[in-house]
Amino acid sequence: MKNKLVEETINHFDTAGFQADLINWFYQEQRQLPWREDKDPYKVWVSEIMLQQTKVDTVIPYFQRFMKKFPTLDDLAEADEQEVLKAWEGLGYYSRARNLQNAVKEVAASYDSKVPENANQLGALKGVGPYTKGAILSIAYDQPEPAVDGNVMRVLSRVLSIDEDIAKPKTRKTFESAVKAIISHEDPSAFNQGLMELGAIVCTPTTPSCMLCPVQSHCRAFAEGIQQDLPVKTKAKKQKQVGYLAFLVKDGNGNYLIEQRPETGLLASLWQFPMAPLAETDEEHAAQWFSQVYGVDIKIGGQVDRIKHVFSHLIWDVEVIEATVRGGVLVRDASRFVTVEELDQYPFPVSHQKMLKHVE
DNA sequence: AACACGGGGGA
DNA sequence: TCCCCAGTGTT
Repeated sequence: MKNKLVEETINHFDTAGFQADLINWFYQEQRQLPWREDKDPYKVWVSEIMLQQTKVDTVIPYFQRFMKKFPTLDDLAEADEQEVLKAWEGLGYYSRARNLQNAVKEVAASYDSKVPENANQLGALKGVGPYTKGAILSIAYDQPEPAVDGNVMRVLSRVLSIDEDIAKPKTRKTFESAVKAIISHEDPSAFNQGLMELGAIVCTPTTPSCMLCPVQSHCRAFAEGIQQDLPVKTKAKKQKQVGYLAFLVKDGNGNYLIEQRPETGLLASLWQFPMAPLAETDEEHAAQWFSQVYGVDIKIGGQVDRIKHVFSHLIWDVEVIEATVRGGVLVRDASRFVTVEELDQYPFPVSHQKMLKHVE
């Protein structure tokens, strides 16, 4: 254990009692979830990626569809990227899907399609950071490795009364040291999952259910009555707002113009209706802007919607307008006219799915 | 260390 | 509104 403060903290802690109470509770009260039916490392992996920054209830249907479509690691490795993104559509953080497939290809090519049990090999895979590495090693392979996520930091900040700012990157290392010091070597899988399950069900961010908590007798924050004040977390700065015009452009055959976003950055490789940043143009010059960028002359119909879409770091304020093609030739790369029926073959971000209701 | 990167749900 | 969430990659 490298962390001196953690050493002090753990010194008088009833580790064996805590382990027993946590693990027994987990086996008694754990939710039956699709990815808990077995310990297939591939399924554990996919579920852990999906669960990053995403609630269990949201993930369940995605996980089930994903496993039906890509039952094995090799199925995913051989799949078309657009199909993978389509399966991820609406889940957000789309680089997770792209990194996962990249990593799975690597496992197929270099490790005979078997998820590495070696920590360094596993951690070198795209999208497998410290958390996911520890989760796979402990849950699928029963190795006593820490898997520190937001739940674990919240639970242990209270149980051990640690007031480091969990918004700071280096704080995660403190909690990794803590977990290394108290993790069960007999059942690291149930220990780690128990911490996370406790954080999800009992030791919640606001108004934790301390009266129902299986480790209440071990909890220093509860003893001091400060469970509401932990964890300490500085707040993020608020999002920047950006305005856009979105074009629902229909040609003479009733086909709509869509385009693919760049393969890096926000919503990478997803599809959308054409958009003009209001920093570059306005409603009056929209047709002119459009002609210049797409080569297509359009007649603007009118505004049919206004969509406010909130991301973690910015806000889109989108005016949706209808238009019809008058002439010209489409010159924009990665853009095309498609039939209404074809639209649902393409992965769209939720912001643009909201515009689909104006398409006939 | 700071920032980019989605989306949904709860208080 | 604001905050939260089974985080990782890039700079």
